Amino acid sequence: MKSTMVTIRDVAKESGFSSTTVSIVLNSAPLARYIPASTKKCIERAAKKLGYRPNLFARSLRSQRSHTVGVMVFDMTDPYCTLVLRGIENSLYQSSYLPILTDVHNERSRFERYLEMLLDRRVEALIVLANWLFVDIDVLADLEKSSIPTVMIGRELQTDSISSVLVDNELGAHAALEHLYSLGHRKIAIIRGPKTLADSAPRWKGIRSFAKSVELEIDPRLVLDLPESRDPISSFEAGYQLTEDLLKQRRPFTALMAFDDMTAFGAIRALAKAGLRVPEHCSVIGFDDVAASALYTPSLTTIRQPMEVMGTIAVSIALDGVNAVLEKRQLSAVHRKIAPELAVRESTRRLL
Amino acid sequence: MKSTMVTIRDVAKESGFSSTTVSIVLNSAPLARYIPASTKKCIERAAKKLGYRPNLFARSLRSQRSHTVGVMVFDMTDPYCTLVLRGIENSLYQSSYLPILTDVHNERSRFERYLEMLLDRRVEALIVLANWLFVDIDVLADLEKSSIPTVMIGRELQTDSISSVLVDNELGAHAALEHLYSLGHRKIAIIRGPKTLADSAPRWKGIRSFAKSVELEIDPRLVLDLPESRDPISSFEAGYQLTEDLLKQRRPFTALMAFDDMTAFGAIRALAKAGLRVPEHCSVIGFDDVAASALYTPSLTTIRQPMEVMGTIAVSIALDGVNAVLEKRQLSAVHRKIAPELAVRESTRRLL
DNA sequence: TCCCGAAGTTCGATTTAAATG
DNA sequence: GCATTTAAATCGAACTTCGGG
Repeated sequence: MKSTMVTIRDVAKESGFSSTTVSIVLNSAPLARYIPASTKKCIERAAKKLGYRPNLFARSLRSQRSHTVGVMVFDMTDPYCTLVLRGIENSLYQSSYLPILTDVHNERSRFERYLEMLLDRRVEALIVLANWLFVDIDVLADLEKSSIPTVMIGRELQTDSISSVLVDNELGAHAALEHLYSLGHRKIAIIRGPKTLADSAPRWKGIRSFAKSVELEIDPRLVLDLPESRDPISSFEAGYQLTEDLLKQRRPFTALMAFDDMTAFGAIRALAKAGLRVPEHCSVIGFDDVAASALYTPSLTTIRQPMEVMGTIAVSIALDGVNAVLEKRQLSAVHRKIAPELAVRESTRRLL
Repeated sequence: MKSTMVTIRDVAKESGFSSTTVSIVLNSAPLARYIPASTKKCIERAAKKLGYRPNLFARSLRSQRSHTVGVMVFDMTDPYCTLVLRGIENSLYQSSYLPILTDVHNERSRFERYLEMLLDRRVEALIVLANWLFVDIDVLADLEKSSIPTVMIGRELQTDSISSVLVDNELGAHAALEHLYSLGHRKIAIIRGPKTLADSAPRWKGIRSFAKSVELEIDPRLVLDLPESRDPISSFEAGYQLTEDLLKQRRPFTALMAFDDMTAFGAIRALAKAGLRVPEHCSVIGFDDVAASALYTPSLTTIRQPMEVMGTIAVSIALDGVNAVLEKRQLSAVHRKIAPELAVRESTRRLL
């Protein structure tokens, strides 16, 4: 039945050497340089013949290493996650680490339980994708006491024990408004993010900073805020609703800047329902560049977050942290802010 | 430094009992019923005081259990994955299992390497999401020799050692065509799936079966095939391209049935470019109901795969398999075919 | 005999210390 | 001292066995 249970002792018996020697050879440990090539070859042949695979539980028990990284996502259904996860997965693969994926569903209890489970499994690092985050900050403080290298994507903590990878929201929003402005738009409606979402404030700052630089007046009656909601898809519905409200006001606008792509999709839907075509009657710009944006009709002009790259960077910071711990080096948190880029597509056009 | 290394012996010392007793009490093993409540309380208090957490490596080494399930996805960026993964994650969470997520990128070498890594970690079951699968079947035969409970989602193997969860493609395609027909459409263009994709044939069968039942004639010149491609997003571009070709033919059609939602998005784009509005000038129906379908303008009428449910079912089959192994019961593979449902939205309308 | 708890073994690999020639 | 090999201890929990009351 369990013919697949070849231990190091079996290899030892087969090769005629002790398990110590086998271990040294197969791991090419430092001592292996004293061992003659003939012995090595013999042991390797025996191992291959028996199909020996080391038991990782035993190895981990000794070494206290799991070669595993915990990945926590706050809401898996957020399309923002997909590419970030791809980036994480790919980088971990290069380093022979495996990810344990957990989805917090934006629930405090789940966060706590999962954190415990991951720590119990001795994950060597933790990557937290705080994409659509509506839990109290103090929950995140739990992360600090975890004492393993931790990287947050999409959110920065005050503490200097947790690294972060962020998109430069201010820069992105600045570029988005600049794009609309350069196309001749002056009456621009803006749908801002929920106040409690960390991204909202810097994006608004970027908007005001650009507006100021060209003395563009932002009509406060054309500025609306998304409500809070735990569901990332909800910004679609809210975008739809707010745009309808906007249209009811009958204050003219020729372009709309949405908080994110979901919101933009909602806005386009509302405009279409009112008989307004995008971009002919109104230009619309989003933020994020989720996969659907390129597939939309019209395809969505947006600010692209380099999500896959962000995942890659997070892994690299995390594994640096792991190495630092192994070498007992002190390593302080790293904070990277990544520049987004404007992706011009069909949903925006020059004002005629 | 490593104050977080409380062993069962520490608890034994603190409580004044032996590690045996501590183990029995904390695991409420059968023998625990002989142990007086006072002893239990004392031990539990000591454990809590020291913040004892059992070392899972040691436990796994003894029990040969990992409480881990391997999840292999063939292409993570396929929007089809998201909800299935959510379903898997959620069910595993209920059972205190943790998923290790691997993304094969449709590459044979990755598949093999990941399979090895997962088996090395003694995952107790394997769930394979064969969503957009273009590797040789014989690669999948590797799964059989793995000898752990395995469930495939989206593809059925001839073997009876691997369970499967499938959507009823034939039923779905049947319902899709029926929907268009009932709206009065008779000239219906059809974009079929790539020939090597397992879903393609049954969907086509469902189409013909409905057509036959109402004596609807399918014009072969309005039937096109998606090309093969490893990239799931490519069906968007192919859908676009094929629809353009279709329009160039100048053979009239009033409705289009796409292989999947991505293809439908591509088709809508092509129609829009030709000045044809959906659904006013042409109805379009997709298949899958990926998240973006509800957000599209117009929202897409499609055949909904109950993806989250499919993930849940896969987990339940997998864990049944795990229990069977534990109890040394023999358990043969389970094959579930799930009925999809028609989701009527804005992209189809009655022919006037 | 029944209840309770301790001592010792096991899981499989790594590592230290030590033994050969 | 050097090259080569190995016995024995270790990691932490769980289970088997056994002895005392």
